[in-house]
Parts: sequence; structure tokens; C-alpha cells
Amino acid sequence: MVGTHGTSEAKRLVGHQAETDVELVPDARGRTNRPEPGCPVEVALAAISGRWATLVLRELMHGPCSFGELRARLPSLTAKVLTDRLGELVAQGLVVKDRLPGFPVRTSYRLTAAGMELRPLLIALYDAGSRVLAALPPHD
Amino acid sequence: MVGTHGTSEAKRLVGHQAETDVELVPDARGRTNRPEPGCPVEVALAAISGRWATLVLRELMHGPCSFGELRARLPSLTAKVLTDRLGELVAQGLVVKDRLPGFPVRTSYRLTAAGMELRPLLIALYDAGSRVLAALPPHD
DNA sequence: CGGGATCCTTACGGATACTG
DNA sequence: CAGTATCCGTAAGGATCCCG
Repeated sequence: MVGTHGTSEAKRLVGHQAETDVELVPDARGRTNRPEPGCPVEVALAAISGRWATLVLRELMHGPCSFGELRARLPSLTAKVLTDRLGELVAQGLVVKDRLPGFPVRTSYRLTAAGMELRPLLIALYDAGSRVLAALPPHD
Repeated sequence: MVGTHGTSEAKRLVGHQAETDVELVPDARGRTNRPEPGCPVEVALAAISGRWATLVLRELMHGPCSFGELRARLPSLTAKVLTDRLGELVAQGLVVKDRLPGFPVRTSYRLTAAGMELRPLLIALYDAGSRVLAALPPHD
């Protein structure tokens, strides 16, 4: 399980002063009062930010993939945006690009060890979204 | 270890055709090839999207909070952006705004049941970010 | 095949000043 | 106190055409 999201008997917050909620903010890097790049939350957000990012990651979770295959699986994604997205992921060290020599050129993108660490996050996103939808009034 | 991200014997993907990875994409709503608002992942992303969103949510996780308290806890967040962020959260049904009559006016923002469902997601973000940082080469 | 180079448009975050 | 009203600069997403 991704997260026995057991808030079970976690923390009650008797007062209302935010006395370091250890479950929510385990260590000092998260006790920031503004968006700082070093905060783990920001690192994770950067990874999944940008339109199409989670979809590209989802595809790569299945294994290495070429540029063209990604385009084929995500038809409404334009080449420019895909290039952008992959570039960011590579810059963040989450994906590596292998250029296979020959002609026509073939490339292969695959997740790094760091990138694979995002799998539970994708699942958590799906999970949280599902629960939110379920908890929401019939509609709007 | 935080998460033996148990792909244990989950799915091996013998070929490379993405045959519905049940762990990653449990049901049809996630088997989309483009960003659709109905997808649970998009719902979750919408909730945490926008600068400061996760920080505002973190504060509200501690319990109800007034506009001014939020500003005090997030000093570099301007009133306009806070208003924007809260407005989006309210529109998504994740937060409710209580206006206490009297003067000066007092308001109180608190999470709805749906909003509380986001707690595990915030933890997952922290977690994933931490693991990514740990898996990343010393630096670059 | 796998992009790079442009151009365009809108959305977003932020600053500042003012109001019920 | 709790916002609203403007204005602004930037950057993100997308469309189109071209190149090695």
C-alpha cells in the first residue's frame, strides 16, 4: 500500500497553534513558510507540474519509450510540448535520453532510479482524486 | 524503507505494450490519453496546483483559520493571491468559508470532508520528494 | 525519425492602492 | 479585518513550418 493513510490516532492539535505536525511535516525542510525549491514537496511538485507531465510519466512507468511511441500514445500532445516536458524531466534527473546511432535516428527515454520513486506519487494522486470525487456532493 | 514501492510481482509487462497496469491505473477514468477534467489525477492536480496551494492546504490541515491568520503564517503571500487560492479551493468544494457577523468582520476557512482527503496526498508529495532527492546524484 | 525555431495568446503570480 | 480593483511582466501551452 502506498500509504496506510492512517491519520487514525495521529495528531489531534488540541490548541490551534500549528505545533509541528510531525506526520504532515516530518522535518525542518517542510517547515517553510514559502515555496522553497529545497522543500521535498516542491521537488515532487516540479516533477508532476506542467500539462501532460503525469501522462508522460505514466507511459514511461511502463518501460522505456521512444519519442514517436510517446506521441502515438498521446496523440493530442504536440511535439514541442513533449520535447519541453521531456527536457524538464531530464533536467531534473528523473529521465534519461538514449540516442541510438543509425538512420533514421532512434531515441529512447527511460526513468532513472529517482524517476521511479514517483510511481507511488502517481498512485497517490489517483487515489486522492478518487476519494475527493467520492466525498464531493453529487455535483458541481 | 518508506515504500518498498511494491511492484513486487505486480506486473511485469512482458511485451512493451501498455496492457492496463492495474496498480497504476485502476479503472477506466485513468486510461485516458489526454488531460481530462474527470480523471481523478486531474482532480487531485487541480487541488494542489497554483503557487502556494500546498502551503495554504497545510495550514488548513491544522484546523480552521481566518484570512489574517493565514497571512500571518505565510507572510510573503499577498492578499490577492491568497484570495485567488482560497477562491479556487472553495470552488472545488475543498474548503468552506464561514462569515462571522459583527465588526470588524471575521471569516473562518476550513476544509470540507473532501478537502481532508488531500492529507495523504500532501504526505505523499513530501515523501516522494524526499525519496527523489535521496536517489539523485550528489548534485547537478 | 526526432526534434529545433518562431510566433502567438492567454493565464498566472505579484505589486499597489483603495473599500465595506 | 477582509477583502476588491487595476495594472503589469513573464512564462507556459500550443500551432506551424523547417531541418539533420
